[in-house]
Amino acid sequence: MRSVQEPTIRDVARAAGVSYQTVSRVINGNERVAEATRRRVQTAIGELGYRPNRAARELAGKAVRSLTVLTSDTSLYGNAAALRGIEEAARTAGFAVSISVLDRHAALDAEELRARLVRPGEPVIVIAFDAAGVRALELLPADVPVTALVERPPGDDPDPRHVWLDDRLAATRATRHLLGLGHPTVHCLALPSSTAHTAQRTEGWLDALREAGVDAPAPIDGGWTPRSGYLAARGLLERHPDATAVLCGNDDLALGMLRAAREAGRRVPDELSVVGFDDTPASAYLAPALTTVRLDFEGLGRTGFGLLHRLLDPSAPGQEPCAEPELIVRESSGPGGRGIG
Amino acid sequence: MRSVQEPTIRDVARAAGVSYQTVSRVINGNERVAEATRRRVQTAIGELGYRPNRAARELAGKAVRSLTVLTSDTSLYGNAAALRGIEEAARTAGFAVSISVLDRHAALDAEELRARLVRPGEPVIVIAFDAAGVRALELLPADVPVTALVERPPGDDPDPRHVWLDDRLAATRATRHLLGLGHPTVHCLALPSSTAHTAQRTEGWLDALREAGVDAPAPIDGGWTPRSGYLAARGLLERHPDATAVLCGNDDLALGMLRAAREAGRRVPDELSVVGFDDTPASAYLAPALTTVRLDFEGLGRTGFGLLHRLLDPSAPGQEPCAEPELIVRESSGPGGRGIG
DNA sequence: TGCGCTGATGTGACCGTTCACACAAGAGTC
DNA sequence: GACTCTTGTGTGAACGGTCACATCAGCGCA
Repeated sequence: MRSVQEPTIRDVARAAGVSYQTVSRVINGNERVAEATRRRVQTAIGELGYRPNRAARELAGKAVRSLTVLTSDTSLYGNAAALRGIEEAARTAGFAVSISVLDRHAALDAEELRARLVRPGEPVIVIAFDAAGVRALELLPADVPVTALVERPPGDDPDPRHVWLDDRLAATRATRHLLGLGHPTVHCLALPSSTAHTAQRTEGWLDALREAGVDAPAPIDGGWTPRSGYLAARGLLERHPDATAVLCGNDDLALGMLRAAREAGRRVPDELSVVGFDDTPASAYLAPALTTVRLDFEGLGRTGFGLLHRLLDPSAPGQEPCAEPELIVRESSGPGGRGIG
Repeated sequence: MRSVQEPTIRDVARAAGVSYQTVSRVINGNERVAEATRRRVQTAIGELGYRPNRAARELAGKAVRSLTVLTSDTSLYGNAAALRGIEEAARTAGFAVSISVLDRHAALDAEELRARLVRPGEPVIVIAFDAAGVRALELLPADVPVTALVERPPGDDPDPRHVWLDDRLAATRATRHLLGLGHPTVHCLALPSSTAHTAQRTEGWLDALREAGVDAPAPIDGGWTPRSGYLAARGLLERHPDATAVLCGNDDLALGMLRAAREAGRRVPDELSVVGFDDTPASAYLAPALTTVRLDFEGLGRTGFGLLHRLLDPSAPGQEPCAEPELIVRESSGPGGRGIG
């Protein structure tokens, strides 16, 4: 089919005057090859431009270095950044990365997953920040090597194949920041939870309110996009005209919140403080620039890959840990309520 | 290696009481199989949960349905949307999608590309909106089946393996819109060009100015991000304090422009009109909401895949065409100069 | 009745690699 | 000098499919 035939291990062997098995040994870094022979083979490889055939290698039972990422939407900032981290770490380790996108709306079933989304024997990393990812994770057969990027799992004995950022702590810090500015309470515009439990960011918000002995208003359900944030924010402002501070599930929701506030004539941060999550590249340039919590999604992606790598090969090197959540105070949060005002 | 052995074609054959070749025929939809036999085989396949082994299939010379997407940064809106379009179309057609990310800063060489980024025989789609993508496209060996998502190529005889959106026309329309509002001229905050030529969006802007008989100010070079847009915009406003309208290479640059304008005390749109490109999900919620040109990146991705598919298999179905660029007028553009003011 | 034709099915070789094993040559030991 | 032991290298058989070809039954037709 290809006009120029790729050279095979036997072509190399012939060129180097050795057997094909010796070439295989050189390729795989086997010790038991004389230095002179090894050099001869490597020269032949270089001259012929030989590349090992993945399919043949895989068929012959060699663990093949590839993985599939399962994710719902590559254009969300967190997902895209995590994907970048995975891809980078994987490529460094010589893994090829495939990607399968989960439809957030269609109900996924195990058959579909097995038949079309993951290949037999292929290891998988699931970006499971949302319900679609979590569902895929549940449906994955037990014998598939898998790690997952998740919200912090509830319970004391979390799955060792999961990695997460400390969203709960991040939310607590952001909420403390707002309470510290003098706001009597903080409202919450929440992301959809990925599980049946309350989302971690919402839990962290509750933690801080409880800690301060403040009654928690009911959190408002948002989606993932600026549009859904905007719609939810309008509802929030209508029901709580007295709100002075809102913690939003991500920067996109916060953007929608900012707009809704503007339309309602609520000046940010003078009358209303808004805080987001993720520190997207846009957030520093919004009007007003968004106070947010920077989360190391790229690092999380690298960590997720590292965990999978060690699952497949226990001698694989460890990964640097992710950065801690970091509150970035900008213009959208300011003194409120019983504060300096 | 896997704890549970996957069933093979021979297991299915045994279960159905036929030869392995008959099973192969059923899998590949060969006509010459008796209806009763076919059904028996399909039942066996279902019961055993048989899936064809990709590696074996590929090794035996069957064209294997997979492709690699080469792109520089999955978190840019255009790239992410195009990737989504490719993935969707590819999955519908039964193709697996791999992804290799090009480092925008490191100089790519042909060896690296061949050795690590694309697999032997694997077809490729390059998202070549930027220089890194275009360079990868140039370095790709001639025998690799490839299509590319590019800026409109200059010249009368464009490469038939390329697809593009009409960025030039889009820019012309956006510029006409601004001129029509009465602005004496329109400045341009340009994306980095992907080639040695002037970027298509810049050309389209020049077209409209020429058409209106207006002198074109020198375009200002921006990058791809809000930050780079902000920095370039500060320079622009300093050098041209009289500017009343700016066309920005994408919505992210426009966001940076909006911020720079605010800091310089230039009210948008009263004193300065700003127009972007792409219609990102955020653009409708910015302050002010951004006038922009909606571009069908997802459709372009689908088209790029369709072209590749037909390259591999001329009988593959055609694709629906992409949507035309559409100007979305929002709040950031308004009357200027000799207009109603 | 014997012929060729056609549709349905089976057999053998091969794709490019790895693995398990066999084997040859030289070094060290007694 | 016969013995193990080590080191380097070669041979045969998988791996799970596809392809080309062989076979075989049933049919129409002269």
